[in-house]
Formats: sequence, structure tokens, C-alpha cells
Amino acid sequence: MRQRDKTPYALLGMLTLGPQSGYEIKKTLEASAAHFWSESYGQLYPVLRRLEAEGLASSRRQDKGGRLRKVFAITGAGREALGRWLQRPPEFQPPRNELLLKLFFGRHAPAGSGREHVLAYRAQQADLTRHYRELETRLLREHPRHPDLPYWRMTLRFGRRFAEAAIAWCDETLALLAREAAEKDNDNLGGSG
Amino acid sequence: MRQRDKTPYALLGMLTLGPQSGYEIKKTLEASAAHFWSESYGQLYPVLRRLEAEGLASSRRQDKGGRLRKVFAITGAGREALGRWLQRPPEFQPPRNELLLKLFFGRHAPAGSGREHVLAYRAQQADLTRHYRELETRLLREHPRHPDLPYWRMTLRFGRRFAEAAIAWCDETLALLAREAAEKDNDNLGGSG
DNA sequence: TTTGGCATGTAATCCGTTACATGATTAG
DNA sequence: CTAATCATGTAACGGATTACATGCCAAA
Repeated sequence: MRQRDKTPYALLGMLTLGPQSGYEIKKTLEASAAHFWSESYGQLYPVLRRLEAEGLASSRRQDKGGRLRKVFAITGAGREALGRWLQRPPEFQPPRNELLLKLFFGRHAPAGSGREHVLAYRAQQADLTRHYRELETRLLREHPRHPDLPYWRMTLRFGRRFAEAAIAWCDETLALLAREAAEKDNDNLGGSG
Repeated sequence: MRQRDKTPYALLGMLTLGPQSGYEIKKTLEASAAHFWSESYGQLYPVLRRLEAEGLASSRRQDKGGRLRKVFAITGAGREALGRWLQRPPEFQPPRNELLLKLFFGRHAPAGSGREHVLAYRAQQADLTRHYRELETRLLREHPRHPDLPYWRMTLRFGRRFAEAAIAWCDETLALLAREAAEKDNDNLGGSG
């Protein structure tokens, strides 16, 4: 298996929660880890096939209410491979933040567009904090003794802290943008008056 | 120009700082925006060529101390294209955080590996906060009246706030991991005794 | 003299998304 | 009836990195 390709490990990890179909894996991912990981079908299905070919997962066809499903399970070799990967230090990935890039060039942007972007981002992050809080509450209620719970919570906490930091930053930034806009207005008045 | 490809705009934006060679653009990017944007040469040079073909940038060969450089400048059409892009709302990009993924599956990881990853991340973020602070100080000292300064500061503040949030999260997480490790030890003692 | 930085580019490859294609079942 | 959801996959494309290839200049 390649070094840089993390999708196989993400899928193996998902299979530690129990045997699942590709479709289910995606749903589970979206419901629990969307804020830090995602996979597309175009990636997911071929990789599952590969995992099976390499003996890291096994599959059996299942008939569920007339629908055909292909349910995958992690194998012993799969668990070992996952464990080895979990031990390796995470690779640093160069971030790309389009909002910051647009702000960085803010002086050359149409008036008010920076403010709009930041407002939209703030709203999105506020929604997210609510979402994280709900998720955490539901998790504690529905799986209070699940052995994975502490780990799931850590990732949720990460999301919450970052969303809160983002909101604070938005407020600070909106104030700075307002000041810039005011100074620009002043310059214009001074220049013409 | 394509919709999704942001590299051209990043390069046009860099050219608003003045005419530069591809090599210089990369250096500038690394010195000022590394925490939210990066480009590789394999991407940068072909895109510069494309920008010129589309009339958004112009170039002239320059002989600097015997070395041949190809210096690019943004054109009027380039400024317009940049302005239009700056106005469009930033696209949401699904994040991928390998550290969180590894933590999420932490129960299946070799003992202590989660802790190590978090410690390494914490150290990295602590370095970063120092770096941001220095950069901001230097910026204020060296370019106190630069019209782009307020915008550059906003992105720096983002970096600092996020690094600080990351450190707080690390400390919280390290405590939770320690508790998990302790409980695991207890279980083992109870099971064998 | 040899290492590091300046400087430009191409080719191979990979990873990932999007669009396409298909079809059954279930809930409204 | 029909829209949504379950379910699996492939093909095309695009964006980005990495490795490769080259060569000059300055400083140690």
C-alpha cells in the first residue's frame, strides 16, 4: 500500500466499528467525522476493492430486503496495518484557506466584499458550534459507555474550540475592516473637499 | 479561466505587490502566507505562462547579474479578473485532518502513540505562535504605513488565534488521553488479580 | 572547490472529485 | 405516482506534488 494515500486507513478504521457496506461507511463518516474527514464514492469503492485484494478486508454479499449489499469487514491483517499506520506521525499537509487568501489581497477587492465573506464565515461557524454541541450531547446520551467515546469526544472538542476561535477572529476582523472602510471614506472626502 | 482553480488568482494577487519572477513569487508566498497558502513550481510556472497567454499578466526577460529572469507583471485585465474573483464567496473545501483521524481511531492504536502525536502537534503550534508574533512585530516595524498591512495582519491574527486554540485543545486532550491510559491499566490489573 | 541559493522548466504520477450510469425499495 | 433513499460502480477530468533535468553565480 502507498504511503501518502490515507483513504485505505480511513476505511479500515471505519470498519473497526463493525462490518459495513461502502454506502454505510460514507454515511457513518458524514455523521461522525465530517468536520475533519470525507470520502467520495469515486474513491471509496475502488479502495474497498483494493483492500480486499490485499487481504486487509473481506466481503460478503448480503440480501437486505431485496437489495443487494456488499458488506466489508476488517481482517486481522487489516487491524495490523491500521495499527502500524496509527503509530506513524501524521504528515504535515500544507493548508489552503481561500477566505484568508481573499482577505490577504483585500485592498484590491470590491468594497464590502471582504466583510461579506467574513460574515458568511461567521454564520457558518456559529452553526457549527451548535452542531458540535448537539452531537456531543447525543453521543453522551446514546453511547455513554462506548469504548470509542472518549476519542470521538476529542475530535468534537477540536471542532468546537476552532469554531469558537473562528468566531472571535471574525468579530475582531470585522472591526478592522470597518476601520479600513472608514479611513478610505475619509481619504475620499479629504481628496475632493 | 476555470472556476475551481485558485492558483491563477493567488499568483495574480502576488503580482499586485509588484513585478516578480516565478521564483520570487514562491519565496514571497513562503515568507508571508505559508500558513494559509502554498504553491509548487510544477504548478506555478505553467500557470504563469497561461496567465500571460490570456493577457492577465505580461512578462519581460531581465538580466540580473548574468542570471536570466522572467519578470511578470499584472495587467489591467488581470486586475479586473482578480477583483471579480475576490468578490466571489470562497468555496467551502472539505477539510482533512490526519491527526484527528488517527485520534478518532485511537482505541485501536498502539499505546502512547496518540499522546506522542498530540505532543508533537503542540510543539509545532507553539513554534507557530512565536513565529506569528515575530512576523507581526517585524511587519509593523518594517512596513508601518504599507496600505496592505491591515489585511496582512488579519491573516496573521487568524494564525495566532488558531494556534492558541490548538494548544489549549492539546492540553485538554493530553489530560483525557492520560485518563484513558490509566483506566486501561486499572482494567488490566483487575482482570489479572 | 564545493555547497547553497538563484532560476526555469517538464514529465510522471497520484489523488480526488464530478459526472455518468443503473436500478431497486420505501415513504409520502 | 413520484420523490427520496438505498446501493454500487466506472470514466473523465483536473489539480497538485514530486522527481527529473539543467545550469549559473556567490560565498565559504
